[in-house]
Amino acid sequence: MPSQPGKSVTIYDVARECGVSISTVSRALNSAEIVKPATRQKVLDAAARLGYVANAQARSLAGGRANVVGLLVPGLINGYIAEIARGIDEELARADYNLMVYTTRRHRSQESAYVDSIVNGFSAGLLLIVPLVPVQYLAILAEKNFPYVMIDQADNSGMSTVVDATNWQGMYDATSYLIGLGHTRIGFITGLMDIRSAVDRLDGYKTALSDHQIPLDDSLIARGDFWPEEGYKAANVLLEHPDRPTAIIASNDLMALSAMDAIREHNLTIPDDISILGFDDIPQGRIMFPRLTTVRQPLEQMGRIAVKLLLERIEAPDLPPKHITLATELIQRDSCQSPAPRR
Amino acid sequence: MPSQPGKSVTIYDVARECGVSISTVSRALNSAEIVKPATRQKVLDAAARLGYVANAQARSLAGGRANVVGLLVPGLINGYIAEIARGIDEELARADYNLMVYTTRRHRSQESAYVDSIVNGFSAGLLLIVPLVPVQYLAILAEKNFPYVMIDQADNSGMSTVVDATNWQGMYDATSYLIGLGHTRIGFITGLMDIRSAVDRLDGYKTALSDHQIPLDDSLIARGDFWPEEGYKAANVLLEHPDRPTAIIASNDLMALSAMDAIREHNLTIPDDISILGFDDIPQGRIMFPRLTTVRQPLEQMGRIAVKLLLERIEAPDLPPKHITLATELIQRDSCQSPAPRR
DNA sequence: ATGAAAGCGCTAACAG
DNA sequence: CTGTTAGCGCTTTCAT
Repeated sequence: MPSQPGKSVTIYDVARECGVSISTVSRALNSAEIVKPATRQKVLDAAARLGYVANAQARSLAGGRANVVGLLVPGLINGYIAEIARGIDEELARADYNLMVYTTRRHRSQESAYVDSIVNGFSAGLLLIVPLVPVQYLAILAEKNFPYVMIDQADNSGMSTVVDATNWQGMYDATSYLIGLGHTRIGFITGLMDIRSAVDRLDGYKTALSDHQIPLDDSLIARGDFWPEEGYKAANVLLEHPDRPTAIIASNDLMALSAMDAIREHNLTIPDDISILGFDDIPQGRIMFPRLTTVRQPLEQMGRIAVKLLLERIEAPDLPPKHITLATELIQRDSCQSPAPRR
Repeated sequence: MPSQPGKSVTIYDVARECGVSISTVSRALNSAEIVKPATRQKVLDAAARLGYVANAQARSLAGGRANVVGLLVPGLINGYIAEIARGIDEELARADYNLMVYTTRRHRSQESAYVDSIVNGFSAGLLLIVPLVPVQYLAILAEKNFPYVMIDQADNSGMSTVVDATNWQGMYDATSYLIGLGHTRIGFITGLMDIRSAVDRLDGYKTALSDHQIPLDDSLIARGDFWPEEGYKAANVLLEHPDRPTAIIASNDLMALSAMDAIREHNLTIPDDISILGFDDIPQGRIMFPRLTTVRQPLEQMGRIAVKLLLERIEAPDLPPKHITLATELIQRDSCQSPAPRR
């Protein structure tokens, strides 16, 4: 039996087992090179024999690597975040880090205390996929010079390291594609307009329209907030428009999916009666019927890169902020086609 | 400014600020009652003023509450787990615990070392939603008398605390429902048969058939493993059966969803040509078209209860194992109807 | 009711 | 290269 119930094996046990001091054990385990190969091997063997596993708390208390990064998200609920999280998890595994998940729904009242406790807690760094990052969050992070990376959201201050995608270009391409298909009345469901990416996407849409000499019709723009409920409502507004659009673009897949519901409830067929196009490329979009045409954000890769950047910053907290933007890609599936000839 | 960059406020600072010893601060913060109300208030005020937030590592190193529980999952990918995780998160927030997520895809080779490190790490307890829990996992957990709760999976040893749902009954009800609709040739896609719930569900199906005097046709039972790919393949086998079933039950929603794909690719319409029924009630099922009829497991509630049980066990590790089973419920939506009269 | 002091398990100077 | 000695920030006896 490697260990007794309760008590666990410490470096003291290992040290005793192979007749060296605890510092040698520590060194053999961490700063591999500084120790004589033979000694090192002896230690490693003893550790294995005893079933030693380092106590992460003690290690990080004593100033060593913390080996944990935090992930702050609004919730575990949606495919979009899960996709990013997958990339994060994989990259973290590679570096042998663990993941602490923090959700923003908690501690509504005292959010800054929450961030404070994150910073003071286990994590060596923080990844944020929070649509709306309260300024105070960033203030605390900055004040403590705590390493963090924001995913899929720009911070206007320019003080943050962020990983995002070409929101403007993606929506420009999507809109152009629909126009190429022959659509001229294209409805648009916005994201939460306090968020940079939502603004950029709307902008891409508008520019594509104007580049193709299609006059902008404000009544074709319905406000959403990236969540299904609002997407559904916005779709209804568009569908009940006296001069209904022949295509609808949603600012993300989640809203596109619920818009599809609304469309069906209006007894319209996709894509025969109306085309629908999303943004993100979450897995659900692939299993819908018809399969959703969308603008792919390389979510998993974004997660990966965010981790790399964060790890980098954990090593060197004073690195200047970086901003990495990945390319989006239009994924043509089955939810868009040329509009039916007008009656 | 509550704190300088880097350095953070400790109990020493608080102690100095209000002229008491660190032990008093510690007591005021934790074992509230043992300290004079006036002193306590003084400490609390000073702490607030300084922006003190406890260092979780130090606290748990020194023997205090760890305030973190681990969640071991195969991945963050699917709606089923996300749903459970939501309940977990909410309940954890209530108790002011944090969540460390561990994925089993990591450390394939040395899994038991992985569990070892979990046990030795930050977590005070562990929640497992792992379809297949290697025996060694449980051995390690048991050996260290480490508190854990398994969700939606029975452990045959009877030594584990588990939260699950009425798998047998749920599938019995579902099958009976389909039979009531007039189906007699009902295909069944199994889960991974090493897993107890998969066996129970198949059993429920078989019993319902026999209770209704429908002879069991083994060729109508296709093996799946709870994952979309296998579900898809299994559905294809069923669909190419010389005497095709008029309804298909999948052992979970994920497979039901991919089976729907297969059905469409065979140019069959749901539910006119064939009915399809799932198990779990994940959110995707509600946004599919047609909406998936399924057996609802109260996933979120299962997560909630698991947390309660775990917290209970963290307080009292020697509590005898409990087994809580929640009721499933048939959710009738649009993917099932009476079979078309045979040609 | 409160203070002093001893660790929790580990890392990181500092000596040798 | 390796051992000795301080702590990291906190909880907890043990005194007072």
